Amino acid sequence: MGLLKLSETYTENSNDKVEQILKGAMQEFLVHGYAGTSMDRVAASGGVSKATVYSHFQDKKGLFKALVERLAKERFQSVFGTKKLEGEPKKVLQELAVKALNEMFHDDEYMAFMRVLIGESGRFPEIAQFCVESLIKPVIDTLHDYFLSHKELNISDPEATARIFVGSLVHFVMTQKIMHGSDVLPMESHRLTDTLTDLVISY
Amino acid sequence: MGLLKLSETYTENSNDKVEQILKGAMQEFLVHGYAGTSMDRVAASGGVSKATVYSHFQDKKGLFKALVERLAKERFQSVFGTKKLEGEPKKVLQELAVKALNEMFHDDEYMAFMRVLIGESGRFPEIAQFCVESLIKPVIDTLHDYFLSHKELNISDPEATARIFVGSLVHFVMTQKIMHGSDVLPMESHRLTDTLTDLVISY
DNA sequence: GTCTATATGGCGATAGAC
DNA sequence: GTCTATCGCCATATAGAC
Repeated sequence: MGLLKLSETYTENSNDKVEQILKGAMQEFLVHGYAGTSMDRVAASGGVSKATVYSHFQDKKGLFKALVERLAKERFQSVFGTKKLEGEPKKVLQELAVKALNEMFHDDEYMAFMRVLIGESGRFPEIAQFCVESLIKPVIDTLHDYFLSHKELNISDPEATARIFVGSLVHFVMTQKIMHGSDVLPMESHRLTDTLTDLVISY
Repeated sequence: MGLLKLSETYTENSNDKVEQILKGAMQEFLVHGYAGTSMDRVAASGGVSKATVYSHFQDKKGLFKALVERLAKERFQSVFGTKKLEGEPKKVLQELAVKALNEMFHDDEYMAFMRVLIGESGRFPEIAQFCVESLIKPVIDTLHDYFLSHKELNISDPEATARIFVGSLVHFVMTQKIMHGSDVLPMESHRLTDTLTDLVISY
């Protein structure tokens, strides 16, 4: 137990530095993108030296991959919510859509994350694929399951319908906020969520 | 007329260089992104010297903006098609969806363009907004008009429905190809286009 | 483990010949 | 108008002291 505690203290200190580095890396990579970020600024932003960064991560690519995987697993898992859906369809779908839009709209880091992820998806295909699997797939699956358990909705292709639901919401955030289109292509969120819900439940 | 022709020949040669530069810039920027692209490689890829690039464009930002605006106006205008829609709804919507998906799926440059555009949308907000206006808005408007002229579809909010239609298609390309999700989240295109069409015309 | 200092190369942008 | 050559700076990554 004493030995274990010693070992814990050991890795705790080391993990503190790792946390600082990842925190600094997040600030820099999310704002400036992969190529636009320098390891000098990552180190400075994390309050450590550059050599310390390289002692914990193999190189710039390794740090970037570690950061994105961590963000996908821990930080942005909850944007849509992934718990099993239950209740009356109109209410459930409406609330899901409204909540998802609100979460995305008010989370600047989430939008910055999407920008970087998509922007780098050509050079880091494995990371992009991992994020589809860990961020988008669970949401599609959750909605798919819900549609399957509500046959009264008369949905011919529950999985495709789930994609339409999620895709419409994500693309709305894309045009309005990420691409700064709210002035040039304005629309109130409730019109999208209302129409989307009506489309799906109009049996 | 002789003078005019002389002047034309003059600007023709100059425009040839500009075309070469823009062609090189497209290859580099679309593959490596803004920060990942060097002016040396742009010049080399265009077959001109770096000084020639700077004689025609103010700086790297200016070249990038000019390139993206040009691509938005001339190269990627036609992906969805923007001519007035006419005909029986089921057929029109089905064909529109299938054609749009095919165009996007088979145009690697279009996908690279989307990656760069979204990736740089935080640092070049005006460019992103311009592309929403010149690329997405016309498609939404065209579909909006079509829904307005087909009251028998009983669409409560034609504009929101147009967004759902377009957003679902774009997001599908996003997950399947841009984010390399086709292996981890597979789905045949016709399931999306069929379901999307059915959702909209199920009056 | 963490630091300072540095090696090495590529970057954006320009000067000056032609 | 276009080129070659170059300036000054900042990038990634590492060596060596503590």
